[in-house]
Amino acid sequence: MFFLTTAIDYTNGSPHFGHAYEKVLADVITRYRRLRGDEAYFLTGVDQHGQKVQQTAEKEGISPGEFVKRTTHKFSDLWEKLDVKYDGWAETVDERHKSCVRSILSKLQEQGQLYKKAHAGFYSVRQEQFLQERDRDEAGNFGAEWGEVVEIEEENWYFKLSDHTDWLKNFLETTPDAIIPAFRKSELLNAIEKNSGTDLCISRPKERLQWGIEFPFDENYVTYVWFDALINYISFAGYNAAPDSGLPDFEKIWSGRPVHVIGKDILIPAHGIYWLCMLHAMGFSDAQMPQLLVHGFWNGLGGDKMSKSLGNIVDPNELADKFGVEAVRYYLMRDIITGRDSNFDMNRLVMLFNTELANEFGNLCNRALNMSQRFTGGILSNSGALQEEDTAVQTSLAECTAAYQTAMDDYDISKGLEALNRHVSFCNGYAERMKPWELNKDQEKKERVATILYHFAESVAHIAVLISPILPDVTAKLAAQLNLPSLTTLKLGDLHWGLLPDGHAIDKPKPVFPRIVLEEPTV
RNA sequence: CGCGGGAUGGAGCAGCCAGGUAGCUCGUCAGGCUCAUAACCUGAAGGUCAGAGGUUCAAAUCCUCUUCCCGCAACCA
Repeated sequence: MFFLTTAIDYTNGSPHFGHAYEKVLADVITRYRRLRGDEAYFLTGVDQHGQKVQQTAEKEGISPGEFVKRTTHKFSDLWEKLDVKYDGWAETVDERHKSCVRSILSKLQEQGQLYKKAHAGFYSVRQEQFLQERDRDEAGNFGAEWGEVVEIEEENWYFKLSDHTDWLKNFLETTPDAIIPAFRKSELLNAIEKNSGTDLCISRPKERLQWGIEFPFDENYVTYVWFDALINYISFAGYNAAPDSGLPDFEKIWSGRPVHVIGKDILIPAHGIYWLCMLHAMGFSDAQMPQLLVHGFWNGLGGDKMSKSLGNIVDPNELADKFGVEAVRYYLMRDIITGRDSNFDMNRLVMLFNTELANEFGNLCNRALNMSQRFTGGILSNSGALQEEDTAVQTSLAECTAAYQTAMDDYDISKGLEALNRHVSFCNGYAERMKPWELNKDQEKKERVATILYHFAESVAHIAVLISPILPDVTAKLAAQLNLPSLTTLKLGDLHWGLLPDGHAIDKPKPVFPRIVLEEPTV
């Protein structure tokens, strides 16, 4: 079973462009694995506890539970709009999750992995957090932004992280694909070096934070983010779950190495150090350790970080309304290399949709189906003799399909799409060379025309299937136009030359990708 | 010496790990075509691959040094 999760989003605000990217990426990968014929389970969700939620709810004069319910909807609504189809939905307020967290805490406590310790330091009352040395200004003081700063001593629960860092180092060094892309690993190993010897504070006293999961063996504390949010990856996979919980069978879901799709900001230390060590402490073997697929960020036009203060935030909701889900999904997958950063550019979104989808692929579909309608009455025939040019089309398709698979297996969606585009271009060139519209004027050459048209239709059918992880709706539309509904359920292994039977009747074409026309500014 | 990423024709990028005539998309220019969503096809111009040194028969690619840009505090993937 292929098990994929994403980071769960913090329900303090609205989803932004980066949230959308991560979920669409995860959705595309899952759909691709299913296309490959693998059984797959896709888990995503929201992180609902914590101080910020508690504060914002207070400010709005409602209970945290109420507040979280409202913001959670903003996320789930967006996923529905963007056609992100998940199998499991994680909400950290879920009782099943809480009891899983408590069972893990109890077990680790019994094993001596947790201990209570007092920590003395400078505490900002306004920000409700302990301050670090780096928070001091040049003069060595804590600035006015922290408000009243007091030196206090506080007891908290700690996890013996330091017991596991040697194992972690060794695990990372000996497991080549533990972190994707590879360059992130050296960064992580450096961080481990720096962090070694320190343990992890995992609690907050209730006087400061109520909105969390209470410790099973100490009612004065709730868990802090690590032993809450991170646990979702296993709690909603059915770890330690009651038989009637409605959660999946953990043994089945976590049978191999799951993939966690996360952003580069939460690799260090949360996932790369804390989470892997937590799993190790719980007794997970090296072979069960998740693979971390670390994606980059979308920056603004000039490469500046997207931020509220710069005002270059992009709302995925508005974008989908304006350009359509297809254009947004395509852009998100096409204009970034998985693992790297990219700059969001609305003109490129429009350009990529218009050129690659509308002009090249969409137009190929249209001209191909239209010629079939006009020249052969919509009836396909693949019984004619093949010429060198025809077999070249089949070879191109085979090569592009193979390249697509390799790229998609490596999570390189952009490269996979490029491979599909290559075949589309080849077909458009084939059309110019063969000129079926010329041949059709000659009654003697009817069979030749039919053979050429078959190569178009068959190519369209294959690409319709291959593009389904990225644009599932397009596959359905093209399957309908090709009058072959079974296309939507084909697996990669089912693909062979001859999906469309001899004598098959196809439907009339209808543009699948209407060009996006931006209103020109009047000069 | 804090850590990491990046610098490739006008723009955005690939190629670098496993050295061997510099590639893609957009844009520009010139042709062609009319089946098609004014879409498609062909050709051309444009880069001494940030700089310097080294290894090699051969370096965008490996090694060393230098310069510049971006992250590593907050909203936040």
